[in-house]
Amino acid sequence: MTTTNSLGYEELGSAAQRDRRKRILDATIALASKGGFDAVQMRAVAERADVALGTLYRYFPSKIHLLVSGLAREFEQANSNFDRRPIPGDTPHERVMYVLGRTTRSLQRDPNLTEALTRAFMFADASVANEIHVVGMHVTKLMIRAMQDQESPIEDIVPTEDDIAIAKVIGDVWLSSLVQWVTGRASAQDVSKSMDVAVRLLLR
Amino acid sequence: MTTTNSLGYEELGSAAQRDRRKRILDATIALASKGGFDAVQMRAVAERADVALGTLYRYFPSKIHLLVSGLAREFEQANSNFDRRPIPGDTPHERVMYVLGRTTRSLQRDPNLTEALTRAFMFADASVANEIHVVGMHVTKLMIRAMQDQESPIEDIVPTEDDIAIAKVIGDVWLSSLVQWVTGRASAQDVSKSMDVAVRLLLR
DNA sequence: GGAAATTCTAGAACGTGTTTCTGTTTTGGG
DNA sequence: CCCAAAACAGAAACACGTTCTAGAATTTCC
Repeated sequence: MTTTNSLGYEELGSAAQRDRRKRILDATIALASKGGFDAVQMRAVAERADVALGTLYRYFPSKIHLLVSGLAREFEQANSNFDRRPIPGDTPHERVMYVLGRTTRSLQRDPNLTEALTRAFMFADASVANEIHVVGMHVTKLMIRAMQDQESPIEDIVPTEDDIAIAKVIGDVWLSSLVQWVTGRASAQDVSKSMDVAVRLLLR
Repeated sequence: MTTTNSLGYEELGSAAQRDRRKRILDATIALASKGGFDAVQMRAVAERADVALGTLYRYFPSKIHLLVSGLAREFEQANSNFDRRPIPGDTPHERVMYVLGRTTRSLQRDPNLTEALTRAFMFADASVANEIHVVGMHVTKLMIRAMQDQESPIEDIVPTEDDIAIAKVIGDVWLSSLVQWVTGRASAQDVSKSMDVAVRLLLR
């Protein structure tokens, strides 16, 4: 395995280390939210998190690892809501659009942060595979959950091959649209419309 | 308009300038093909193209502009074939898969080059809008062409709203898949499978 | 053909991601 | 408690994208 991992929350021994990790990610998110990808400068993150530059690199082997790890944490927090309540809507189409709409709006509320995280995600190479995989799983799971009947408990869900395939395609389109939005090549409306079209075509 | 354009082939006055531009793009493609995104270093491109660094930046205002312009040229060359012969296949599905299969295989034959061009494309921001648009048009047009009846001449084709939407969705999925492939997160087979699923779902 | 404007060259210089080095602090096992 | 190992701080140094400057070469225009 040639992947160079970020230090995960669980494999950090002491409380001081978990705290450092948290401070680093907090600083990352704060800087990203203020000025986007370019504002997340490693020296600035280190200073703000009150750690040395070398320490920052011990925890996250590159700026991309750092940002993608930040994305994973944000995504987890933001979507924990969907795990509790059933997703409103009578059809898979409606429910998927509901989830996409909510999440997209939430992302668009903090454009700088979204820009930073999305670009890091798209720029990540194989060495970031683990961190990327975490995020990808979140997305796919969320889509599949929205497609299922909301009455049955989560554990009982056995998605078909097609369900998974559809969920992945929707995820791909979503990501492409977001990239176009954060890079200023598409408007927020364009994103909604793209997603609507894709979901309409896929879930029928 | 805040976009900083690359100097296009047509708006270059003298033959010497067109030749410089060509040398620069040739050097870019050669370096990319040899070592991928990281190997396309501006100093190396300038040296290989036998121009000064400042001149390189006069022709292409950033590394991303340079690579996306290279992508546009490559795409144009590689796909001029499809404009001449009719695309084989009895159904839109078959024809689109034929085009995607051929193009994807051709990209996978030169992984370093594909990696360099794809990552540049994904990282491009609004200032590269013009160059990006050229590439996007190529893709969409190619998809639409594959979806149409191959008997009728190209000029007569009037794609429906839905055709365009579908073409764009396929383009998005294709791009996402390629990104996953160049970043080592998906195999060549995964790309084929993704595309097959997406096309099957969309063209039915 | 000559002057002015533009383009090009060569190279220094700057900013930020990344690496490396040295010395100090913290940690964990005996 | 002590010591070796690991982790950390602080700072210098390096790499590459990008910018800037001064002068040489080329083009444009009268």
